[in-house]
Amino acid sequence: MSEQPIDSKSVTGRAFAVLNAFDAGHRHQTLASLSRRSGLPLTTTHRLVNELVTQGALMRTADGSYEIGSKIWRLGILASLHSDLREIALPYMEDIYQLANDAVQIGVLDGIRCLIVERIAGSRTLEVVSKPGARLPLHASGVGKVLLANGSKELQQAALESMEKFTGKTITDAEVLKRQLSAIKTQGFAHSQEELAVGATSLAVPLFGYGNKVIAALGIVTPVENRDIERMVSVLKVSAAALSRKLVINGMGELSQLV
Amino acid sequence: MSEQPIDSKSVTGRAFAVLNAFDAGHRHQTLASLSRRSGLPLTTTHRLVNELVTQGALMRTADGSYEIGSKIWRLGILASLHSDLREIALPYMEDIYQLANDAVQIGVLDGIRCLIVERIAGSRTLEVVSKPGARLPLHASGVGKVLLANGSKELQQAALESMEKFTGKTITDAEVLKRQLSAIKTQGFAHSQEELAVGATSLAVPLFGYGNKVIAALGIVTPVENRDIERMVSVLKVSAAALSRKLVINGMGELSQLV
DNA sequence: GAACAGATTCCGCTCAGCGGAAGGTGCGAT
DNA sequence: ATCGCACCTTCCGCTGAGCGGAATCTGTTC
Repeated sequence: MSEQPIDSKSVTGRAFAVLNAFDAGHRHQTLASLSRRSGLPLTTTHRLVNELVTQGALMRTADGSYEIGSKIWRLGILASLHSDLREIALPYMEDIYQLANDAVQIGVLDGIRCLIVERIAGSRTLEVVSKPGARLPLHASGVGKVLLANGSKELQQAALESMEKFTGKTITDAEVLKRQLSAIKTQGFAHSQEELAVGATSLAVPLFGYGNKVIAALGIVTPVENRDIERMVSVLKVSAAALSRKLVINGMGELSQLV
Repeated sequence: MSEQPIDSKSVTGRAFAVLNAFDAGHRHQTLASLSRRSGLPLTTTHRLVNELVTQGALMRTADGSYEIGSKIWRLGILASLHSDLREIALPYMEDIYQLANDAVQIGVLDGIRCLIVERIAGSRTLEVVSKPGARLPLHASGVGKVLLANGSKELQQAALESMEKFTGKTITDAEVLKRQLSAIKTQGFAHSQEELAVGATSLAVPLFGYGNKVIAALGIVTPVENRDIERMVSVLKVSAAALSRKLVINGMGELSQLV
């Protein structure tokens, strides 16, 4: 509930304004709701929605509301984010999961958020947050901090200006975070303790592409009671090294610029 | 490589004509290639592609070519096809996988194809075909036959008219297939033996929604050397019954009409 | 350095898209 | 039944966004 580009100058812009009205909390919407959330006049929304339905981009459900259609889904899984990264990374993530039995996740930079690209979780691993597609704040998650620490000056600037508070432990002091970030960069891993959600702490390390550029972050999320952090960091680092090599070999050295 | 609606009358139609130029075999494309495959003039394609890039629907890679962007991916995973079905079905699929150690898949009807919605596969389970998003022919796959056998007269008509031959064992005689279909409907499971790919045989059973309407198919793909078919059919049927119940409870009784 | 294929910029014409107005539908309160 | 409200749908005349041919630029191949 924050960014709304309001680009709606071109038709495609408007069409995507409608599509953007969908998010994890609004997967089913009425025409009127789409109109409101996209900021477009009702009539315009109506026309666009109909067109999107005939394209298969949207689907009308039995109760008359709309949801994302299979066409979009099918196109989406063609994104290398999904098919390539998933294909390559899943085995490594499985290995970590076997050892840690905690949720394992991979995130990439997406604007000033960390986009969760893939996740493994057991039946027991709570976590409503951070499903694939979730966009975590950079300053309050393990994976986010890794990306932030290795990000550009501008990115850090932008991120430091908007540090939302999620729990009592969320860091909102820019100076404190800055110090953490440089530590993360030198030590090679990030640690977040109940900064995003109470009861969840996370560890994360960077994944490297061509020229040792950080292209993604690999992390685990565990219940607070943190066990052997040292050991898990080692496991993550070893996996990350192997995975990074594999990613470069498979020509995925460039994932970063999703801006 | 067959259907291309060629609707390009409206702007959205044209925009999707561009997007539709992407498929599993064409995940990276140049501007010219997109123009050719979409049937749109180069200049038009150029303008549309640029707009799609600013929307995040497409992404320009380092080498200048285009691929599906993260926006589309993020929207796609909001489709209930993915998030709901996956969430509910995966545990059941895992159970089957534990028992059979073969690839497990779920497919729904999509036009005259069977759209693979979710799949579990071990590291050893070959299978390049039938990743999520793949669209299998109805007459030559286990899941496809289940959907076809329980489909409408019109669907069967359409499917029987276009029976492509994939292997020496692919059924191309409409009468033979018709007889199989009625057997599948009464026995409650379908069997496909190397009809789509040599070395792969599959078993599949229907998943039921509201009013015992067939909304999807659950199946396994195993190496030819088929073991205890009877036993696996039982396992599939039991899982399918439990899963069907769960799907109805969670309000997913209506997945079918993707036309 | 000629020939080619792809990418990009320019620009005047025109029709697709726009959205206000009006009418239809279904529900809950009075 | 009657009203009010919120949602959905159809109609239609105005206009500027979209169109695409032509020209130009870039990089690669022979």
